[in-house]
Amino acid sequence: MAGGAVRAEQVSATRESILTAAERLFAERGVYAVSNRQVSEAAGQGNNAAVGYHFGTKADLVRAIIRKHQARVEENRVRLLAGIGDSTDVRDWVDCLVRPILEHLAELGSPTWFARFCAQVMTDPALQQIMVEESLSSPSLREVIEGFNRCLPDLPADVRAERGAMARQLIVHVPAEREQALAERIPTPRSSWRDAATGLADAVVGIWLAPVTPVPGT
Amino acid sequence: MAGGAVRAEQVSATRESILTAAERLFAERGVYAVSNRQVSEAAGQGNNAAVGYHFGTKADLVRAIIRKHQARVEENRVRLLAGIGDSTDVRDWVDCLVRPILEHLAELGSPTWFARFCAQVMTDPALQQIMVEESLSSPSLREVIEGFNRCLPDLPADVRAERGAMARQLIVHVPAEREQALAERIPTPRSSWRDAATGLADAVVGIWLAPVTPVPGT
DNA sequence: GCGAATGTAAGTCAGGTGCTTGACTTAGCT
DNA sequence: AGCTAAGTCAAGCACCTGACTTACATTCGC
Repeated sequence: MAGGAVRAEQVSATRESILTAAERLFAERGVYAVSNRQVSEAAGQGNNAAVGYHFGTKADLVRAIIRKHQARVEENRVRLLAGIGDSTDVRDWVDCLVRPILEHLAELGSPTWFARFCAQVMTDPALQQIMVEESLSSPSLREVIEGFNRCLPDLPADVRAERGAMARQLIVHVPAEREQALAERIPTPRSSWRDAATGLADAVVGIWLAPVTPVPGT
Repeated sequence: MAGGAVRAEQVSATRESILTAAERLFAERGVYAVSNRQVSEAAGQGNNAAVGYHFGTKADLVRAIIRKHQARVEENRVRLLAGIGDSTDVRDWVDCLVRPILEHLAELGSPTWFARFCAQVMTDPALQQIMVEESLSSPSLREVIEGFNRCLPDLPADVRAERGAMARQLIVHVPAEREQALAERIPTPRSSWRDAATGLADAVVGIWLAPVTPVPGT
């Protein structure tokens, strides 16, 4: 089984260097403020068409970056999910939502760029769709969503959807803000990703359990 | 006092049409995905340099769009602020944070683009600073922040900062998501901006009042 | 009224973009 | 050993961008 090992190794390394460079540049300067050329150069590829060759369009590159991280996040989530069984404590399910991601950021070492990258992709009208597709492809994530539904049977479906969206917004943008603060050497409220996860989970639980103010006509 | 009235009128109309076109295009396609040329053309200005002539760089244009709306939001907030006096109910202060903005979106009629525009500006590493500057220039906003501090004296300063940031994220991105859903004719959890404000305020209050999980070493 | 001033229109320009093309290099097969 | 296939590289393409220049139309101070 020595078929093409060296070659495949090189290709893989080139792809990896492009992904890493792109993730960094996108996070720091904005996805659309960085050209494929700049990505290729930053990745040490003299070829200005390296991105196009290996990935295609910028959207495809973005998708590849997401997938690269998703596997690790998925692992973390599956592990956590196994530990809580069929708990009916909202906190357990929130942890399954929050911790896998922040754990992953912690594992990446320092500095990281993935959180800022995700925040931008989620906010861009053209790229958002990609992120949503890739996220919903995770079976464990669907499982967590069902867990919430079981935990909060009394919450009206509309409010459940509304608060789910809010939780998602926080989970995307709060880590991004912390990551940016770390990059700029600005003090952060929490000293580690682990503690930040605790603070974020506190807030998300607060959202889910907040009283629902009735509105006229419902 | 008829000095330059007609001329000034024209200039004002041109500026306004550029601002409106830019806000719309930026919201729909992304700030950096739209060139100044496209903005000029969409504004009905044959001159491809109209944006540069009237505003300067793209960052200056973004700032002008923000300022155009800020005055109305400020009015709403001042009015609301006058009604609550020195209340110690967190809900009152959250309303002062949330309602002025969503009221403004309601006043704009339908469709709107401002919420999506703001979400993008806040997420872009280069433009974020502009938004922060313009926002903090509002005296009433500072007043609201002080109100929170008075309401929640027992909350550790770190947690207060953390949750303030979270509230900000929600206030920016939740309206943007609703606006997008409206634009795409997707059903929304709430039938009006007013009700959406209630739902958002519920969640933000939930964040502020959530129990703080102690972490080791603090 | 009339010239100066000013906003608009239109065209030009250098630089940068994504994409394509073709030559070069190298691994792996026969 | 030589051939094939695939990754890399360099150059060129048409297009678009922001910035600049020039010509035109309208308004306002005199």
